[in-house]
Amino acid sequence: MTGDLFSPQCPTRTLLDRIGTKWMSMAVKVLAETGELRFTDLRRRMPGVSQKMLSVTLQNLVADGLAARRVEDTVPPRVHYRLTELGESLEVPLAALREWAEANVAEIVQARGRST
Amino acid sequence: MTGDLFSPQCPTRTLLDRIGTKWMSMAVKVLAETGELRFTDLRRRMPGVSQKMLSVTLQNLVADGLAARRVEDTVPPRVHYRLTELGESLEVPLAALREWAEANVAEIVQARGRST
DNA sequence: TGACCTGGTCACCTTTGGTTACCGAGGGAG
DNA sequence: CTCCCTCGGTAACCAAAGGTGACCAGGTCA
Repeated sequence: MTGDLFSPQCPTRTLLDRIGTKWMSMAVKVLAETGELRFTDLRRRMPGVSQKMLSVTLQNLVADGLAARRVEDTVPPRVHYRLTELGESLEVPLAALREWAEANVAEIVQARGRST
Repeated sequence: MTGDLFSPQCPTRTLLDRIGTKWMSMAVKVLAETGELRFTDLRRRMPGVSQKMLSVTLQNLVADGLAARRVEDTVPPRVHYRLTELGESLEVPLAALREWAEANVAEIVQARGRST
């Protein structure tokens, strides 16, 4: 039922809201490109993200079943993240959106310039 | 240059942030489905949106060159919005993302349930 | 002893999203 | 003539999300 998409209660809508989150798509991209990564490495590859926002983002990914968390029981503990199959399947439409953005960003920046 | 995507200044990133905005994708969908719509009709088709958020969203769409605004000089004035070609091209990857969400929402809701 | 490392969390502040009230000019009901 | 309705939008205000810096545990290395 596509019509439900318009209901505020529609879970698809809440899902899209979460995917649209600032760091979500970036984390998915990085994980899709690199496979399994540790928290700190992940952070290094996502310039501008704070520890808190990265951990919140990762918690959301894990809660949604898009990523898996694995703790190595060393001291200090090392925490690894990787995409699940579901997460990898999300990367496909997400990549399409990124490609669209890269292809059209020039035109849009131009449009913004005109409107200011 | 894809590498730039990781720079906080990367315009593609700011573009994706804006596309990810709560009402943006919904407005694009509605406009893509219906063609030209007036402000109030648009609002009726987007349950939950407030006047302010709709007008902000539309201003952004217009500023980015994704939608066009046409004012009919009656009293009260009627304002029509429609997607530009650019906006219609965005609908393609956006629809793909929606389809992914609809296809996988059940699995994700389930995952959320497990983690609570 | 004490500085360091990792993956967080906590308290706090700032920016955004969202709600409600209101406007302005003409038309129609009374 | 008066009063309220229409329509698209703005202004003032409040709640929620995003973001920052400090701090923690607890074993290791000097």
